[in-house]
Amino acid sequence: MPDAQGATGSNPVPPTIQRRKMKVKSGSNLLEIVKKNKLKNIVAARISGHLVDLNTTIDKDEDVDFINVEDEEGIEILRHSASHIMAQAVQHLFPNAKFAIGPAIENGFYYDIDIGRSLNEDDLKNIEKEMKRIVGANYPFQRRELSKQEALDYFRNKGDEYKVEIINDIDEDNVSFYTQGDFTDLCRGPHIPSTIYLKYFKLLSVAGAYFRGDEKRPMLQRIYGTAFATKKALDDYLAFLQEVKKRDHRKLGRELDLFSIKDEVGPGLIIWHPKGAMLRSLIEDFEKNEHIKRGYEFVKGPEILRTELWKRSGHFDHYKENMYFTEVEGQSYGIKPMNCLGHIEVYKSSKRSYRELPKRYFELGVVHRHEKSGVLHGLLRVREFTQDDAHIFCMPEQLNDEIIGVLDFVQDMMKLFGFDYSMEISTRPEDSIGTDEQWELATNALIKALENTNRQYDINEGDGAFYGPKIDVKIKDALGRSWQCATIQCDFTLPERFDLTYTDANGKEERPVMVHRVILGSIERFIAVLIEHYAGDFPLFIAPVQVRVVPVSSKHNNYAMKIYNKLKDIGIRAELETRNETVSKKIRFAEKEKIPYVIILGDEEIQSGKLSVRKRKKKGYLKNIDMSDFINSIKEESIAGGGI
RNA sequence: GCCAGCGUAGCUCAGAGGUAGAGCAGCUGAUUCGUAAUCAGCAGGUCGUAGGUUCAACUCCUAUCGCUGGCUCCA
Repeated sequence: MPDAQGATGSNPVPPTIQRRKMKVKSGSNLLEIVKKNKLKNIVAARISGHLVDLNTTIDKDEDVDFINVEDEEGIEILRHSASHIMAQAVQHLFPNAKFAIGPAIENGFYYDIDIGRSLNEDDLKNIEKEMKRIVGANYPFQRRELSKQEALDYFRNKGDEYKVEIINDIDEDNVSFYTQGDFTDLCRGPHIPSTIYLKYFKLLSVAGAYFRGDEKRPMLQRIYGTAFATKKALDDYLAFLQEVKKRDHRKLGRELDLFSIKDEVGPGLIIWHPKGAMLRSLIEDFEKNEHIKRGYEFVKGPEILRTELWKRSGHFDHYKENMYFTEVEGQSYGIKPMNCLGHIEVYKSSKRSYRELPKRYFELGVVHRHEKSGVLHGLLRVREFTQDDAHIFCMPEQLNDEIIGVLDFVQDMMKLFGFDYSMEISTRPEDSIGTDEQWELATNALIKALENTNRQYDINEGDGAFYGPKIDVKIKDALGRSWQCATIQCDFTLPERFDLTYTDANGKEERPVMVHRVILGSIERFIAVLIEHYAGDFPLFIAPVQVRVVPVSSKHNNYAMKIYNKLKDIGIRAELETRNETVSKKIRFAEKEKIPYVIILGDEEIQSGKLSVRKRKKKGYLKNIDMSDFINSIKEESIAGGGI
C-alpha cells in the first residue's frame, strides 16, 4: 500500500506584511523616494504586479508598492542577494570558481558552485568573513540588460559553462545582469539596493549537489546559508536549528533506550528495545481498538507471495526495484512491500454480495522495501516497517462515504496527538496502470469527498501511486515541520486485475472499488515524528514508563517494592529504582529518562501511608498524596490523553 | 545509487608512526542518604572490516562496510 515514508521537514516563517503604497511621479528614483519619505526597511518595490529594484527611475506616474524586508517577498529578495554576495566572496577566494544557480529557499539560500575541490568548515568561515567585508564595502547592486549573445559571450569568456547552458535555455531575447563591485551574475532580480542591506546572515553547511539534479552531471558544491531581516529573527532561527538537533529522534531514541540500529544486523532495520516496543504496542493497541469501533475487520496476509502474483498486480513491472525476492524450492517469491495482495486474497476467499459491502480489512502489516542506501535515516526512512494498513472494498456509490469516513478517522487520530495537518491530492504519474477514465473517476471521488466535507486541499500533479490517485496528509509537528503520514488512495485497477466481483441486487456480477489507506502510515516513522514532536517528553498515555518508584535509601526498598507492585497490579506502567544512590541522583536518573512521575518513599511516607510525588520537569513536589488519589489522577490524565 | 566528511569502551569524546585515555553508564565495596550528579576500587577497546607500505600502523595508502550532510529517489 501507499508510501508511508518519505517526508521533509520545513519551518515556515510567518510573514509580517508591512508594505507602503504610494503614488510616485514620473522621473523619480525609487530609492530617493524611500529616503525622502524616511521609509524604513524597504528593499524593493512592486509596480503593476512586477517586482523592481529600488535603484529604478520610473518614466511615468505609477502606483508603487514598497516592499519591506520583513515581508515574505522582502526576505526572499534579501536572501537572494545574500547568495550573490556569497558567490562574490567565493570568487574572491577561488578565482577559478564556476557558478551554476543560487536561489533563495525557505529559511535561507544556497549557491551551487564548481570549485574543483570540496569545501570544508574552514572554507565556510573564510567565505563568511569575506562576505562581511563585501557587505561593509557597500557595493550597489546595478542592473543592466544584455542581449543573449552578449550574455553568452560574457560567460564563455569567463569559462562559466553552467551559465552558458542556463542562458541558452532562456526564451527571451534579452537577459538581465546584476553587478555588485567586481562580481557580475546573470539574474532576474530584483535585489537589495546595496550590499550593506544584508546585515544578519550565516553560512550553515556545504554538500554535494548535481547540476540540475541530474546524477550524470558533475557534482557541484552547494553552500547553504541563511539571512534574516533582524538579529532576533536570525538568532531565533539558529536557536530553532539547535532545538531540532536536540530533538533528533536518533539521539533521543538512544538516550531513552527506545531502539537501536546496528550495522551487523543491517542498515535500515530497527531493533526495538523494551521501552520502544512498549511505545509501539501502546499506539498499536489503541489503533486496533479504534479500527474495531469503525467497522474494520482484522486480517493478516503472508510475508512472502509468489512472484507471479506481483506480476499480476503490476508491482513487478512498476515496483520491483524496491522489492526483495527469494526462491523456495525453485519457485520465485516476492517479500511484500505492501499489504494489498493479502487483503485482496481475503476478499476473494468467498463470493461477495452487495449486502456485505463495504468490507474494511485492517492489518498492522510489516513490509520490506529496498530503499537506496543513501536515503536511510533513523526511523524515518527504513527498509522494514509496519503500516497501519487497511483496504476497503466497496461499491462505487459507497466510495464517497468511505473516503469521508477515513478522513474523519485521520482527523480524530491527529487530534489525539495534537497535530495540525494539511492535505493534498496527487494525480496520475507517468509510470502508471489503468485507463484515463478510471483515473478521472478515482480522482474526482477524492476531490468530492474533500469538498463535500469542506476540507481544504492542494493539488500535487503527477505524484499519485502507480495504481491510483491519493490524498496525502501532511502533519505539522511542534516545531512547525511537516511530515507525510496518512494517505488515502483510490484504486479501480487492482480489482480489475484480480477480477474482484460482488453480486448486486439484480444478481449481476459487478466490480468493487478498492481504497488503500493508512492513518499513521509507517509506525516507525510516526514514532520518529512523535519523539521529535514531544522532544521525548511523551504524554502519560503513551509514556513507556509512567511512574518510577524511588526509595529514599535501601532501607526503604521493601516498602517501595510493595507500592510498586500495587501500581503494576492496576495497570500503571511503573518501575522500581533499586540502585544504591542518593535520592538526588535517583531523581536525576528519572529526569534524564523523562519519566512523567516519580514517587519518593522514605520514613515519612511509611509512617503516614501517603506518597510524595514529583512531576517531570517541575521543581518541587507534592507531599501527603493518597495512593488512591494518585492512581485516579494518573488514570484521568491518561484517559484525557486518549485512554491508552 | 552519487559527492563530501566521519567510524577510538554501552554513550559522549580526547589522542596519535613505537604499540590506547577521560567523563558518564556498568560491576564491587563503603555510605543509608529527602527531590537533577556521595566516595573508593574494578572491569570494559585486536581504534568499523580486509589488504598493503614500514623494523614498527590505531595513526600512512587501497578496497570494503556503515554513519552523517546533501543530491537523486520515495509506486
